[in-house]
Amino acid sequence: MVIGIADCNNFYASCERVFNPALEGKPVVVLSNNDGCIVARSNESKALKIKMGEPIHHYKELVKSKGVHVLSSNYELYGDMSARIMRLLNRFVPVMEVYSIDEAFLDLTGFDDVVSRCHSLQRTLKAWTGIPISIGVGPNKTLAKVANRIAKQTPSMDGVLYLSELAQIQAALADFPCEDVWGIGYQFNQLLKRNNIKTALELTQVHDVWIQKHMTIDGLRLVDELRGNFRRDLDLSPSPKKSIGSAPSFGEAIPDLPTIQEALATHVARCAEKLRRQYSAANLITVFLHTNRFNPKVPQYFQTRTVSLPHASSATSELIQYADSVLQSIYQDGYHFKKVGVLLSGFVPDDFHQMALYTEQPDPRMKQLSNVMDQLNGKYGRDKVRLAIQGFKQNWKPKRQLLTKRYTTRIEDVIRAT
DNA sequence: TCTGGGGTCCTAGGACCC
DNA sequence: TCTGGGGTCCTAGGACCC
Repeated sequence: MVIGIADCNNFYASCERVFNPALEGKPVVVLSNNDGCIVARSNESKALKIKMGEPIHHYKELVKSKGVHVLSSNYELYGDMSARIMRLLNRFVPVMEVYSIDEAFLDLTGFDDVVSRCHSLQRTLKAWTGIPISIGVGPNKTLAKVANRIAKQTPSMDGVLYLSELAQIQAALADFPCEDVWGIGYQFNQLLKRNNIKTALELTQVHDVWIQKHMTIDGLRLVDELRGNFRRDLDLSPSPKKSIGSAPSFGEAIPDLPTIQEALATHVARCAEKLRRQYSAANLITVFLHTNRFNPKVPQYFQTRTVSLPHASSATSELIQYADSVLQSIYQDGYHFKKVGVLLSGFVPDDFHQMALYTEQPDPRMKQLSNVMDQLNGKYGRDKVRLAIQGFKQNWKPKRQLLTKRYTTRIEDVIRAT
């Protein structure tokens, strides 16, 4: 496989520049919703050591002295721009996965002269949308991400790098810190540091068992991809969301219930709209209520409650009503709340719930299975069967599609071996 | 003083059902 | 009466991504 990742450079900042070319060449930062944190930076801002995610007030001096342009975010604009970019990419690369607002995985398998193809894609996008992109290419998603990062850091590459040969990959990984690997965040990096694993190359040499134990099955897949194996397919059709939530903070902490109720209703309405747009209805509703966790001086209160609805719903008024009753059940007097939020989940297709599909039916495989168990017990004796099962139970978890025959064979194998 | 918001997946244990 | 089996739902916590 040949997998690319196309990634827009400094996406929000670049979008702002498209609509205001005067910002070209100047340091730009874009802020989060209520203008709290920095969520995007132009290269010039990065050069000033302005960090991602930091509150803007940390940079008061710098903003003034260096003339940094500070902008509120405009997600509608970014969404539109993103859709244009994805459509355009798709014209040149038919098999792709839209991974985030500013990234897409591209299946470049079978393309010839991958590097120059990527360069021309880059030029086309820049010319037609004004947005600069970088493209990393490798045998799988993880290595494509690695390549992309290196391409961005190395000006001579002009934003494109294809890691193809094993030797080339290993050379790149030898200089690549673990913390920059896609899927390794702060906690895993600390863990690796404690075990003296610093580069991605070193990580590829760690035993699978250790990786899976400490970093779960996701970690194992990731490490396997660093080794050059293909473990994660492109996700070609965007699946409907599994949960939809909304929980912006209040500008100021709020003590009184009616104001909180009103805010919650607004959030629920927004979620319900999203829910209907994807033709889902929710079975579960979660409400949470927080005080300001950053202010240790005020008494803290943090409550979350999930309730299941009597029937799946996507109706705004109905959902608001349920959310409100949950809110009232967790609300407590005497606190100043900074955030109230809602999360809808447990989705079913919207018209599905109207059909009476929820008749309980016993699973026929149960009967089948107990017959098999009886037969085995009769044939080998209860103790042997039990021992055999214990032997492989830990390592082998049959999934949903239980195949009784396969299961029986496994048990018999183990008995024969012991 | 001020500190984002919206998502995903995995693990593990307990209650309960067939 | 106990054991063996698969399975769901729920909760809670922990990790990650952009």
